[in-house]
This record gives sequence, structure tokens and C-alpha cells, in this order.
Amino acid sequence: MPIARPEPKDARVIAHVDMDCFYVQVEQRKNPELRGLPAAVVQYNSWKGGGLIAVSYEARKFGVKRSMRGDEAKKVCPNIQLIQVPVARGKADLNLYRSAGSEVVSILATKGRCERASIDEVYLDLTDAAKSMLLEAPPEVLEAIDEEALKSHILGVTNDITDREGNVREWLCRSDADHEDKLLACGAIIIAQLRTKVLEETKFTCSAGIAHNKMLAKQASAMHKPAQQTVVPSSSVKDLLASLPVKKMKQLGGKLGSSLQIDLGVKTVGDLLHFTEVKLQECYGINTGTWLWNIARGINGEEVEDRLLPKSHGCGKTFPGPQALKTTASVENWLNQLCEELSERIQSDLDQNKRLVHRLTLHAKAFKANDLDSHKKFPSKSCPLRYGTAKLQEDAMKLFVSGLREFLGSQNIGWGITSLSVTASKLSDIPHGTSIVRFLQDKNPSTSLAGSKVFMEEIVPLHPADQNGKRNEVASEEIGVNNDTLVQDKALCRRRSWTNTSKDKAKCTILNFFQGSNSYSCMTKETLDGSIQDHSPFSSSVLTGNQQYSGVNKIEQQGAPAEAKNDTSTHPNQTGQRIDTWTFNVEDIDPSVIDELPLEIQREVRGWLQPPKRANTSKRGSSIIGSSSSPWTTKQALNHFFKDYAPLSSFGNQRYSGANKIEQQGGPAEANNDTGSHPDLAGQKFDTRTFDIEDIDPFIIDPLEIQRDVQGWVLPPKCAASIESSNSSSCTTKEALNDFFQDHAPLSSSGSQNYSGINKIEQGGPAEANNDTGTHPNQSRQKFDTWTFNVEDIDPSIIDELPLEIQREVQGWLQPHKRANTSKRGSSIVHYFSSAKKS
DNA sequence: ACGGCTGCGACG
DNA sequence: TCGTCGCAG
Repeated sequence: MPIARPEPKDARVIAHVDMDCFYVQVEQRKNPELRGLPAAVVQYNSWKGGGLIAVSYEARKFGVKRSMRGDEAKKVCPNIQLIQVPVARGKADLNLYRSAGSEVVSILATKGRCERASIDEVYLDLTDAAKSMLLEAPPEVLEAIDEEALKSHILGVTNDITDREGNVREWLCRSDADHEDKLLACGAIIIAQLRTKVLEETKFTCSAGIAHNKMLAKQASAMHKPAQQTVVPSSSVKDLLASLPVKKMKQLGGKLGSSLQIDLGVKTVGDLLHFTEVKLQECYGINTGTWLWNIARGINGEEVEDRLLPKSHGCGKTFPGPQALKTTASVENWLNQLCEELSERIQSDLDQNKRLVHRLTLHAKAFKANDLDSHKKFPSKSCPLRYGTAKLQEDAMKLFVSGLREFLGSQNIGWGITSLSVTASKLSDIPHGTSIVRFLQDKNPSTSLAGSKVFMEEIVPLHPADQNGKRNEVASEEIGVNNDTLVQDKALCRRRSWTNTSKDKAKCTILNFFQGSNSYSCMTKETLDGSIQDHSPFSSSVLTGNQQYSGVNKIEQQGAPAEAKNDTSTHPNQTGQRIDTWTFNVEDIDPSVIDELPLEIQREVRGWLQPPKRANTSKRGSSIIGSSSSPWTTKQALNHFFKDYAPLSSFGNQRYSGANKIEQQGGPAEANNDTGSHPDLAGQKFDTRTFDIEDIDPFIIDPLEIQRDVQGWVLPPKCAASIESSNSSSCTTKEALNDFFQDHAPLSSSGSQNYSGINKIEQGGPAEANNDTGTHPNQSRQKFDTWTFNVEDIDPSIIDELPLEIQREVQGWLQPHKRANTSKRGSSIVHYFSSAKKS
């Protein structure tokens, strides 16, 4: 439920714009012969003609509805044109529609604050534009009113059939109207013009609602479709809500709406007027109660957010019924497909919108073979997102394995996965106007000039096969080498002129050792595969090259050798700990890997496994570290910097997750990093507990351009200038730098090209246009060319580094955000909460 | 065993 | 915070 807010004192003008059967329109624009015909967009044609996801208005006249199957639609409308949704990598590909939606947004965003509510819906706050119009050119003095505006529907205005437009004109131009109605009239005219412009420039029609708040605008936009607009004067609100069935109200289409009907006997939104706010709060909690009380009166203070771009990117697929995935190999195959798409989308977002994504989450739905009514759900898992297709795939698989183990617990039974999805979230803008951004842009292959290429290849030389434009996947799988990691580490060695101390040699040995093994070889011991035959459409032998997956099926019992080893080598203190931001389970650590290491290395690794010191007795070397609440400390940034060069964590192996955890306790992170870095960086320099700012080896700061920024925050006195120069950032320079090096983000577009060939399935046709993450160049303009500053986006850790007077000012901006009270929830309504209680 | 694929927001 | 759930289209 949205947070209940009162309406602001001054009336607003809010519009909701909704594209008409959008996917169909997109397809009709692509193929104009389809215009005017009954048509629908379907996905997955094979089963009962596919599922309809959009239906043209011509087809709706025949009774065709969304959620019909293609076959049903044919029955009621034999002439219907069924258009298949584009498919890529074995799943629906919505990029075509995303980019079409962005075209529309870029037009609609020109007249006021704009919130992209979905792929085909937008909210606009036209208050300022309407006020301006009222001052400068009010409708009453206009000699001609926009044609489209005259076609508006004005709720509550009796529509004389003989002269409908005359009535509308009269309402729009009334000089004796309320100020609020005049504002709405201006809003209607603005929207009419915008809709006309959208049609001219995109060939798409849309419908719109104009009202004083989002809720009413949303209701109105659906009242007259397609290609029409509806105005909701305040005087019409009561009647509108009195006849509006509760379930038709946004947010009330689900369980809450049902509870209102069943438990309170409410049929229409207006019926809610009979309940006191306290009563509604008793039933549904403070916030929801107030929200309900408000909407019964047409009150809805929700703001139109200033957001043109999505807040997350997700890719998913369902595997219903017999299609359920039953082997880790098939899961891996599909995760690879999904991650490929995700990688493209986040790379596009970076290229086009200068946004970085910070978190990767895996969701799945699963069942157990012989445990049908166990309601246990497959847990979602997340981790820091590393750019690059191969890394996404690796991490997604790690997350899956972790989730699967938790899902299965100790049960030794078959399982099936009925849906999989990977989501990239926690987006941040890259600060612009700094050397960082220039650096990113310069190094970005899609925008760079030839001159920057040298440096790029220094860091990530292309795989030999990639340089020929193609990659021999079988060969690379046969040797079982993670090329991605290998080349990067070698490159790092070269770039850093790294000297081979004996310690380094040891790490190199580890590196070589692991690089010679298969990614999931640990599962030879403990296969997670279920016992049911899987029907993956892919050839697992080619795609995974991992024989461990193809055959065996049963998970081993608890107490199997792996677990026993686990007991001996896992330190008790690790139990139950959550380390880093990986949401692995402790059980996922498999220290048995140590036994497989050369003895020399074993000794070293066991050294890392020493019990962590409880107390944090380390001295703190700088104000940066002193700001303990900071999401990013310098040492974290530096650790992050090196994260990818850590050979252990670079492998998808579940057993290496143990190393990940240990890292955080002061162990292998440094040691691993040491592999590819200056020897001075080994040891406690980057220990998560002991770290002195002075101990940063300037040697690591590289290249020169970036040095200035880094030194800006490494050395407090110099930082202010750097920070100030990124005044419109919602991501600090530090974070951007950090993220960049976390995965050579800008380079990864070349990286993803290089590796996108892996496991790629031939689709039998040219790849669909998928170059768009839902953005349009125009959308960036507002975001990056104007001076916007979100207070809440300031990284608190930078404050300590600023001059005192600036510190004070910034602290002032950072007052805690006010938030409507949502304190306590309680309920006496059994129906509404019963399902929640069960789960 | 079927509506698939997204995306947002609140809650604990 | 992360993970879960609800809701929407």
C-alpha cells in the first residue's frame, strides 16, 4: 500500500497517460498492414496458440481478452492477427517495447515532472505548466482551442449530444470557473497537445486522465479509450467514487479489495465513506486505514516522482509443469541465457544513461518431488553485482546453488524449478563533469575514439578467439579454464609490473590450480541434481562442458564426507555469520577444498582460517574510516577495487564461497589480491579491521586521470574540490570509481561482446533489436545536463572529508527524511490477513 | 500444471 | 538491510 499522504494545500494538476494496447501498436507501426485489424500480441505460440499480452481494440469488440490463449481468441475472432512477441535466448524479449515506451516518455517529459509508471504508462505533474498557461494565455482569451482538447470528456458535464464540443469548449473557457477547474482546463489543453505530439512523432495513440491527484487521473485515463482524454473536476469526484466498484480502484484489485467486499460489505469506493478512519485503521492498520479513508474522499497526496528510467532490470522465465528444470546443468544453461540478456541491458543502461547497477538478485520457484505440500519457498539470494556476462552467470549460479541448498535442507529428494529470474537493482548515477565520467566515456568502446583503445586492452586483452570475432566455446570448455579471470589477472600482473616474491608465486600457484579445474567440480562430491529427467532444450554437454551435471541426481545425505570435513575446518565463529553482502549460508562453505590443494598452499589457507578477533582494536587512520556509518569506506573501496582479481572468488565454485567469507575476516582478500598487486598490499593493508589511510600504496592508484580523484579522497584536504565538482551526483566519485574497477565496467561492453558467444543458442534468425534498455537520448538530457541534486543521495562518508563549513551545510541537508507514520499494523479481519499468517 | 514477464513498493 | 509479499498491466 502506498503511504497515505494528505493532499498538498495548493491544488495540483496531475495527468496519467496510458498507451492504447501498446504492444499491438508497436507491432502495427513495424508492420503497417496490421493497422485497423483485430490483432493481438502473443508469446509462446506452441501451447494453445500462446498467451495474449496485448489486444487491439478491434479485437476487443469480438470479446477477445488478455489472458486468453491464442486458440480461444481465434474462436471468438477468426480473423484476428496473432503477432508473436520477439524471442531471444529462448525467452520473450521486450526490448522493442521498452524502447518504444522510451520514445513516448521523452516527449511526455517535456512539460513537467514525469514519472514512468510502467513500460506504457506515465504520470505527469503539470501544475506549473498549467499555472503558467493560466497567467499567460488562459483558455478564456484563446481565439482557438486545441482540437484534441475539445474532444475531452469532462466528468459531470452533461454531454449534450447535439453539441458536445460546444459544451467542452464552454467548460474549458469558463471565465467564472473555480481556479482549480481552470487549472484542470489548462492541463487538458497541455495534455491534448502532448498526445498530438506523441502521435505525430511516434505514431502511437494514447489515452489520458487529468485530475488533481494520481489516483483520480489514473481512473480517468481508463474511462475513455482508446485515444481520448478525460478530465475529473473536483465537483465530479463524489459521484465518480460512489459508483466505482472497489475492485476497480488501483491497489484494491487484490486481497485488500476482496476483504473490503467480504468483511466490510463494501461494494463501491464511495461505500467506504460509512467507516471512520479509526475503524478502517483497526481493520487494516494505521497507514492502510488512513489511505482507504482518504481515497473514499478522493484524497491522494502521492507525489509524481521525477523518474524517467526504471529502477531495476529483471530477466526471468517460467518453466511450467513438465518443463520444470531438474538438473543444475539445465538451471545453469537458463541462468546463462538470462544473465546474457541482463548483461546487455545493464551495459546499455551504463552506456546510455550513465547508471551503474549494484546488486544482483536471483529468484526462483521450486517444488520438491515427494514433498508436494511443503510450502517452503525457494529463497531469494543476492550479492554485489559485478559487470560482465561471465561474472553475472557465475554469481547467479552461486546464488542459485546457495538457495537450492537452503531450500532442500537436509532432504535427499528430487526437485524442480518452475521459474527463474535474475534482477539487477540499486542503480546509481555516475557523477558527471568529473574525470571519472570522461574516463568511463573515453574507455567505453561504443563511444570512444581509437586513441583510448590501448589502455583498454592493457587491462583486458581480448581472448585470442574473440579477436577473430568468434569464440570456440568447445575448446575453452575442454580445457576448463575461466578465460575471463585468467586474462584479467595476467593483464593485471603486467600492468602493475608485479614482482614475483615467493608469496606471489604461491598465489600464482593457487591461481593456476583453480584455473585448471572446472567451475563446479565441487559438485562431484555433492551433486544437487534431482532424480527426475530434465527436458532442457539445450545440449548440456556443449553448454556446460561439465560432466558432473549430466548424470547423477541425488543429493547426498547430511553427514557425508564433505560435511564432515566442513566440521573440522569451519571455525565455529563463522557459523550463522553473514559476510560481505553475499547472502550465502554458512553450510555453503566447503573447506574440503583445502585438502585438495598442494600442501604448501594448504598451510597458507589454514592460516586464513584462524578465528577472527572479536574486538575491533584497530586504530583508525582517517576520517573516512572514522565515519563508521558510511556505506563506502576507503578501504572498502580498495577492497572492492581488487575484488575481481581475487582468483578464489572469481570462480563460480560453491566451495569458494568459503573463501569469500573468510576474506571478510581478514584473510584471503588480501592474499588473493596480492596475486595481482604490489607485494606491499599483502597482509593487513586491506584487512577489514586494520587499515591506515597512510598505508595505501599510491602505486595502486592508476591510471593518472583517476589518480586525481582518488587522491582527492585519500587525502582529505584535497577532496573538497573533487567532491564539489561532482555536485549533481547521486553517486559519489568514490563509488563510481569503485564500481568501475570492480569490474572494468566500461570495458565490459567489449567484454560482453567477447563472451556473449558462450552458450549462445542459435535462434535461426537475426537478433532482434535489443540495443535499448528503455531509454532515449532525450531522457538523459534532463538528468545529466541540468543541475539536479538529491540530498538523500549524498554519501555520508564524504562529509567528513569536506571543509568544516561545507560539512555543516551538507549535514543540514541530510536531516532524516520525514515519513508518514506506518507504525503499527493490526487487524481483526481474518480474511485479509489469514494468508499472511499462514505463511 | 499454465498467464509470462516485468516492475514497484511496503513490511518485518 | 535483505527477503517476502502484494499489486499491477
